[in-house]
Amino acid sequence: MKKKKKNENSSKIFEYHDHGACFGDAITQIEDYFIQKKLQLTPLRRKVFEILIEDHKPLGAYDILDKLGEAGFSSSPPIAYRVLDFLIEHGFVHKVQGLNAFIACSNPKHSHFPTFVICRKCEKVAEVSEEKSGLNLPSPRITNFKIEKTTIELTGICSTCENAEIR
Amino acid sequence: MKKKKKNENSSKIFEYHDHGACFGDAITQIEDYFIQKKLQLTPLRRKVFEILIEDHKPLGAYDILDKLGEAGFSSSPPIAYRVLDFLIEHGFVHKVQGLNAFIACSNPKHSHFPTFVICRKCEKVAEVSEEKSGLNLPSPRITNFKIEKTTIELTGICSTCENAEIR
DNA sequence: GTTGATGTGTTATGTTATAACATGTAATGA
DNA sequence: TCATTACATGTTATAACATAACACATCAAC
Ligand SMILES: [Zn+2]
Ligand SMILES: [Zn+2]
Ligand SMILES: [Zn+2]
Ligand SMILES: [Zn+2]
Repeated sequence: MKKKKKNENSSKIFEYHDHGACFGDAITQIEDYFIQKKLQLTPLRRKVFEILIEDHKPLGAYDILDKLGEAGFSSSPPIAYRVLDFLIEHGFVHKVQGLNAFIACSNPKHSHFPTFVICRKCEKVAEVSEEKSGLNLPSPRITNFKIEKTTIELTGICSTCENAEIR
Repeated sequence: MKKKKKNENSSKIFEYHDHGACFGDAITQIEDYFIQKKLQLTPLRRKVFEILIEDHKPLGAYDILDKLGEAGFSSSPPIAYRVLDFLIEHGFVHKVQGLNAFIACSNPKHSHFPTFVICRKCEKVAEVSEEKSGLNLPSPRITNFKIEKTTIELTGICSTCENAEIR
């Protein structure tokens, strides 16, 4: 986190971020969390998380399985699904329903109801936190219902792709 | 539905509605729309919509296929998926991503970004319109992105089920 | 009467996810 | 010490969801 400019507040949710730092932070965070919660960050679990944080984009379960195979782990479906469920449960991974894919959380520290913004053209996906999305959740008018989990996905086209679109 | 007590005024999004009327209205609406748009409301399309509006709950594509089969239509997968895509495109059906299921729209007149409220216990699903959900969408802070489609699903437990839950 | 658009049918296959059961390992604690 | 338990991983098989590709019929337009 170095450069802070004026247009920071604007909506460049797909813009460059320092993924080197992001990657390192993410690994540190998951390690700390697992220690603190007395959970086992096994080689398999670590590998799955690394695969997801590596490019930091959504991957299908079978893509992950392939990479697990390459890395010498078993690559039968339950392996991936179980670990993914576990990582989701602990907030380090989210499922992007619209893509049947899994993505490393961009900010596990937040206890969040994340919003995913998905460009249908370049297929970039951004996770936007509750506050930033301006999407004020648990509606006062749905009080008779206890929200446990949300799926909020906004699909469309990012400005870059829109500008590039043929007319 | 007999007992009406105090807690009436709260958000009874799962409450009884006059589905006889709902059903009739829905059929009329789709007929009108198809005429107006010069689309063909073929027997197959009508049947699929009727199946969905009948119980007005989410059905998987293969459930629909079974019912189509019973009604004398072909029941091979593409039949259902094609018609569902068509009905979705025209706003009469939505897909509930969290359930891999399809549900008749509760108010096709609204040009909407609907919210689905899903009880994980009784599996009831309510479609809440943009305004009612209190969920004010297209955030000013995501302006650099043109939203074309939204998936908003709130999963949790309804008050009825919560009260019935073992502790 | 050929062409193109549309709607349905069929076969086969692809993709995503889970059930059920087996094995290994480590901590617990009679 | 040796059951008991919890947990993590592995394996096989199958379930559930979805699409590709091609065939055929109808109908309106040219
Ligand atoms: Zn997140
Ligand atoms: Zn884009
Ligand atoms: Zn609707
Ligand atoms: Zn309920």
